[in-house]
Amino acid sequence: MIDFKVIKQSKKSRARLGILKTPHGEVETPAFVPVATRATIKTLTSEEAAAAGSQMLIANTYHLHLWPGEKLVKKAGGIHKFMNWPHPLMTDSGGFQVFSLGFGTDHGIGKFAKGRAEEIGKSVRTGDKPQKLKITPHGVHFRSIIDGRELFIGPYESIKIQEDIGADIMFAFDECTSPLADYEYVKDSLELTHRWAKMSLNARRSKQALYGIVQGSHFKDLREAGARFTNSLDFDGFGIGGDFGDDKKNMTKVLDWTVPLLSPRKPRHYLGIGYLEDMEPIIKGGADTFDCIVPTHYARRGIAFTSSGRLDLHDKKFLADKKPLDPKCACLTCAHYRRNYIGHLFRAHELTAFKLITFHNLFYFNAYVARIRQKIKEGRI
RNA sequence: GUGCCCAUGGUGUAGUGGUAACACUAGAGUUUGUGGAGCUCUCGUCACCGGUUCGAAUCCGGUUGGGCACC
Repeated sequence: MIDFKVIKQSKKSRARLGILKTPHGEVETPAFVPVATRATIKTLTSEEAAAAGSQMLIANTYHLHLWPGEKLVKKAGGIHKFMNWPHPLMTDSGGFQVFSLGFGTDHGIGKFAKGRAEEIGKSVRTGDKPQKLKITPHGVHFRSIIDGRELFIGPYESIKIQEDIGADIMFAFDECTSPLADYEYVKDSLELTHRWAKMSLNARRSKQALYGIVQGSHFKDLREAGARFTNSLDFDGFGIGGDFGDDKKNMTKVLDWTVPLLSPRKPRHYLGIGYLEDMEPIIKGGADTFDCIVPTHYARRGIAFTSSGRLDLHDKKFLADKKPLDPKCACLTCAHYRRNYIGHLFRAHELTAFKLITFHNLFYFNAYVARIRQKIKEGRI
């Protein structure tokens, strides 16, 4: 189980400092949670992920179920031993894959739409079905992204898989909606997510913590209904998930609508959010932890985040640049390597480039949140 | 020297009379709980000169540059 203590509540916003105790150590919140989908921060060892300042990681139920399979992880002694990460861990439930492998793939879209459904000419309405998976009241029939075989994951299956994986914190199985979904679809989906929330709680047999997920897209009354319902159940914390329609402002609005309706004693995790510029707003909105693929994913695309903005290592100009990625950064990459070398490695598709940039980005993101914690401590936000 | 063959974007190829295609690379975007992926865009006076034709990368002649064979 987990224990969450708020050690300082800001008077200027909903930001707060906390300590999240888990069987594998404590997390100082607010905290960034790097994404370790298949039980690894891609390109880094677990020791390196920790050296980059990571306190807690999030792995993925759907992906570990496919490969290598939860039974293998269980036999290995659980995910902590399996990946040699003796620190706190979460597992996402697979609910996001209901969207990303469903309407997300069909429409080539993520959690943010670039326009209204009518403008884009694509929409998700009641009765619409995604092409590659089937959603039923009991769960979702997926296809494996590895070999195409069919598999079924519902709340019961998700919790059983997550129990075998053995992270400290699990998430309830939910449906993450599309930003192109209309009110009626989201309303129906919310009922499904709530049904699955209860089933997830009933399925749990272990002592692992379980977070319920608040959905409702960009519709205020549905978000409020989602928050009230999720808060009424015996979850150990909350995930706030879903899409934000076509307006990025909804990212903070969703927190404004939901956080006041959630128990202040329980931790709140904002799912899948975390550009640097998003961090302070969502922390002010009341997020205690949040995960995002950005620092690791972008590193593999050659993007380094620095105090002077994003660097694109594709750019030839860096081949003649002897500065570190960020002269103000205290990470090992910046202490020992320069842009010219990293640029060369990246352009030559050398694996070491991914590692150096990933380490830097992770360190930078973690340090960025640490500074926000300091601001809260000093009463500045 | 003679004969034959070849000459299309950065690279490799397609296209044998009717608005130059494909792959990779490169450059510009996009990327928020999967993806070293994907998607969008950009990069060619078809070696040069002339001719035939309503119209030529495509046919003809020449030039230049390659390759092969023979003396």
